Amino acid sequence: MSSPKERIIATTFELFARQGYNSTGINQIVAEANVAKASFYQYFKSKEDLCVEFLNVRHEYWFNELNSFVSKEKESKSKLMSSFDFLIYMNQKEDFRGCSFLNILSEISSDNVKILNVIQNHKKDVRNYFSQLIENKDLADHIYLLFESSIIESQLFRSNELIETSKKIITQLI
Amino acid sequence: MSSPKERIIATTFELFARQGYNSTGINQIVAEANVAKASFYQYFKSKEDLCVEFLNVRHEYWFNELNSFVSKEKESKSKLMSSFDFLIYMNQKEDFRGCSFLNILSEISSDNVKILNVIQNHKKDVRNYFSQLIENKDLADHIYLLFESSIIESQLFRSNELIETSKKIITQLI
Amino acid sequence: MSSPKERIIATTFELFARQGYNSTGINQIVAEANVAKASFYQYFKSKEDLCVEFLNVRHEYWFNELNSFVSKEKESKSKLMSSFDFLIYMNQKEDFRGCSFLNILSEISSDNVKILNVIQNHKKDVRNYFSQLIENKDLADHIYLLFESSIIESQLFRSNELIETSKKIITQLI
Amino acid sequence: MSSPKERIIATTFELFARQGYNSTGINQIVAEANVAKASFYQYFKSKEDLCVEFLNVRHEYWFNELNSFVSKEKESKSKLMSSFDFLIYMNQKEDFRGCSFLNILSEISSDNVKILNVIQNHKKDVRNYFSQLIENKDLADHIYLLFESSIIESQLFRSNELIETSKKIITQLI
DNA sequence: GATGAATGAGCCTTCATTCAT
DNA sequence: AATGAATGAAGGCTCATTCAT
Repeated sequence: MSSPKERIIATTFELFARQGYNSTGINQIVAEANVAKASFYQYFKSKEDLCVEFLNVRHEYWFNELNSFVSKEKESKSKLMSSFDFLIYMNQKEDFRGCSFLNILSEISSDNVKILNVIQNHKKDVRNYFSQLIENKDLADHIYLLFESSIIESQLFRSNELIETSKKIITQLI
Repeated sequence: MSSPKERIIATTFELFARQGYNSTGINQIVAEANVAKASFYQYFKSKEDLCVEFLNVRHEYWFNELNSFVSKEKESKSKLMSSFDFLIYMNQKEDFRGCSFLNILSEISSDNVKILNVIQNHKKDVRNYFSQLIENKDLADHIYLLFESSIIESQLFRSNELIETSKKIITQLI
Repeated sequence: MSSPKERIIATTFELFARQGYNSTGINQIVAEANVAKASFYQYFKSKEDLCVEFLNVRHEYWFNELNSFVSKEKESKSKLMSSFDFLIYMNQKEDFRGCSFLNILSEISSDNVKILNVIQNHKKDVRNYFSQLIENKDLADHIYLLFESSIIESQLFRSNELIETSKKIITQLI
Repeated sequence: MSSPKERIIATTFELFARQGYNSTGINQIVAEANVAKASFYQYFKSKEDLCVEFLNVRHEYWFNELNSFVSKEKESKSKLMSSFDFLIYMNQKEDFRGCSFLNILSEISSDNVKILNVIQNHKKDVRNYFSQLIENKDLADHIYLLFESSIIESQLFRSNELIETSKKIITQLI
């Protein structure tokens, strides 16, 4: 069996993404990870710390999935469109739970700089991702903005409709 | 002095918007509203019910503020641009706390239909708002999507930068 | 429609018998009786007072039902046996909820003389009931004791088995 | 000093027997047991669970006391009579609080199978107890029924009169 | 390195009752 | 005669965290 820390992270990865940050208690995590309460606090100073770790793991996971998904395409423009299909793919896979980063953003207090930074860095990377696909910086930001709203609107309406709308818009833009 | 119910709603209006749903306890609400706990439950069946009431009040407040803000403009296109300036105005007024509806969306479980419906209806109205300003339906949705990401990105980065970006984009679109 | 007091009593009659004393709140009573809270306290000084009223009403109801049930029989011995069939009849009618008096006895604190007296008087009347059917005082008490245990044992096991056992015993006694 | 769990059980043992189930709050238990609220819930999933534990402890205690009490007698018939004296002994010791199992039976809702089972099993054991003392099964049940009513009637009237009556009856039966 | 035991503060909700009109 | 509004106290339960070993 894996180490306690690994089991904590694996369990947290699943629970935070599915239930959210505040709705997931340390009790549930240590119970499902089969780890002693005190062991948890040996690896994570606080729940906040665990959250940072979660976001880091999620960051890596998310970009891996994204890159893997769009790697089927060769051209930049195809990769771009495929990025929006990736959202549809994720919505199906995770039942329209939206973006873990934005969800946690809504759950923390605005002076929680530690977590805020991690979320900001993730989104900066997303923005960069589009900048690398598209030469025109303004266009890249434009698409980034459509990407972001695609995520939250599909979460809100539990539907991919506005992702498709975004795809249509982008087809005309590029 | 005002009635207990009014005080509860006023206090909730402030606290839910500032601290979020889960981070605001009934205890804090009744304490700051100077109301007995049991009085609270005479007016609201549950915290969930209070949330619905809050969202309704917030809905009305938000659209009133928006309409009042853009009423300075006469032309549709000016009203449109002014809507984005409204976001800047609100960010300053509320310290970049973002959209109460989207924030609460992130806090509830996805099977909470009661609250989900209220949030969806609010956003449908926002979408409608742009549909009434712009004849071209596709363009209206396009702008709605930019509006939504403008809200969350400015919340995330505590900056109006991407609102300005959106404004620039829209200037070119219309 | 009937008067508030009547509605309170009717509702209480149903709820106390079905749910028990402690599990039935004043709130539920006034809600189901469609009576204002303050109206309730105009007729009943306290929940305890209502309990006394309930027990009195129940007393009358129970003896009426019993006498009506056994009135089919003419002979004393037949009435006696029929009294135990009455328990079977009531168990079916009220789903083995047992004796309201003994149930409430278990719910009150032992220094609650007011309610205790009402319960004692009811049971004295039951004991008298058998004394009037049977000349032999000792035998009457004997049967009273079997009657009492018949009630609680059938409540406990949700079965009439021990009532039938009692009947068999009594057949041999008389 | 003893462990929290032991203190909880000891306190509960006293309070449930004395005040009853519904009238004893978790708050009072943890206060008198000098235990943190959360500690309580580490050992007992719910108040219902504590009730089951209480009934189990009480079951063991009660039979131990009974067997110890009647062990002074050698003959079955003497043990039988002594069992009724045990009730008198307990009434004095516990101030006519009656049977914890029957008292709790009156406090729970009839669909509470978990607790109901424990109560039923206790009483089955009591019934068995008499079956082992008396060969004649019907007579054993007869005495069991007198035993049960002896308990509740002495609780109700705060008097051992009907226990003595039962003893007299039994003397004639055996 | 790993743990089980213990905690104080707080969660949402309901209780029986009294007030002013 | 009847009411709607308001309440303090308590209900059962869960939170993230720390302690001693």
